[in-house]
Amino acid sequence: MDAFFASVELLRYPQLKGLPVVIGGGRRREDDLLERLRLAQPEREWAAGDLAAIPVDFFPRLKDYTGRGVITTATYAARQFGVGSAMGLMKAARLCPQAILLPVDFEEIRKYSRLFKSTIREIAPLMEDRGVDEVYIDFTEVPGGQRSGGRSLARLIQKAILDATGLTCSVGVAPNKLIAKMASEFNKPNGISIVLEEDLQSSIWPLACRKINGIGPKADAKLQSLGIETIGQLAAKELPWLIEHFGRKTGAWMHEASHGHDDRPVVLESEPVSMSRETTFERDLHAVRDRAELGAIFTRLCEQVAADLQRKGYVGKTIGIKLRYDNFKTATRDQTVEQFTADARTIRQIAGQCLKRVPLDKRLRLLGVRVGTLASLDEAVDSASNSSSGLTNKAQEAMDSIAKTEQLF
DNA sequence: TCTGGGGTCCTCGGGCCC
DNA sequence: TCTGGGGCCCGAGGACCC
Repeated sequence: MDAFFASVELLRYPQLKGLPVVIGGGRRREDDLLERLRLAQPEREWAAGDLAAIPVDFFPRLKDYTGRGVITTATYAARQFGVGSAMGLMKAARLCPQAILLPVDFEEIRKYSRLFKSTIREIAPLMEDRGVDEVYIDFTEVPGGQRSGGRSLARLIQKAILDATGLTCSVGVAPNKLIAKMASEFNKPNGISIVLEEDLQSSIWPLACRKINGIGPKADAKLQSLGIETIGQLAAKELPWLIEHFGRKTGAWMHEASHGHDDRPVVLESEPVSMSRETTFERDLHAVRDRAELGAIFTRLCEQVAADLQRKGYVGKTIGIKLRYDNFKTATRDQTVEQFTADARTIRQIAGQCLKRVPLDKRLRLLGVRVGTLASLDEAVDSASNSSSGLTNKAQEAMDSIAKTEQLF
């Protein structure tokens, strides 16, 4: 689903349809927009549901934005000016100063994302979640899934999503996930593309290598330096040559991918590996001069990760920090401890020790806290109640962690 | 000039053990 | 006893994705 964020915003602000709009950047919320509106036009009663009535002229413009941040997504009208995802806002402001800038409302996005996925699951239960606006679906066992090469089912799903959410989406139908992902890009927005195995040479080989999900800017630059621009050129290379230049694993994978081979199954459920919270500061901070401010942010990040773990029912035992200096270099440190935990104070204490192992002479722009090596609390407790020999280690650690949490709150 | 936040996975090097 | 190598784990960094 392309431009999911922009699409959700356009549902709430239909008056912005067709205009250049970028989403991202600031920390402002919708309430602030209404607050400004109440100040500017006190004669009218502005309520939370009045978003569609806000005059276009009132929306903040990119050129008036001061601060750091990147674009999460942009409407097609804005993309015509060359702005797009991951671009810095300052640069975007030069390309399209008149674009309207809206903040991201993650609550709203999550709401639509859940609706989008539950709608699909009702039709095709074998669905893999690939983030807020993307899924893989296994059509093979769905009744009617093979009719007209999958097009009927794709249409049905598109219509169900439109009815449930008001959003459009693009669908790619193909023999595997790799090709399906590429096919979904062929007809954006709101299209359906069907790519069969025999279409590989005509549809896939002319594309740039970068279109392969997994070949990013670095790998693409290296391929180009070796004279390889298209997937077809990549496919023409011998396996040993690819392994020589990209290593055993990546080389072999590139070889398979360029020939359209991909045997990854659709994965219905997966356990998280880590959870983290990070924040980029409004201005760069110094470890000594801004010690109090940094300390408060650090504590808050630890509390947020702990709350995330507890809410989702996980404990972890690898605690780490991440920081990014003003020169954009990143450093990480982590430490694995004996006991599983989801306790904010424990996380803060171990993360604090990690912080001591990293140079703090330069100014910082970002600080993050991560907890990895996760175990599900349910599992730990279940295995404890099923165990004849009393609590397992993992369960005992988890129970200790809960007890600590209860003391805290 | 500027570059978010939340993830996963891979690679590489070092330490340890056999 | 010395040396080499393989397997494994951990930590750090980086590529990539949405």
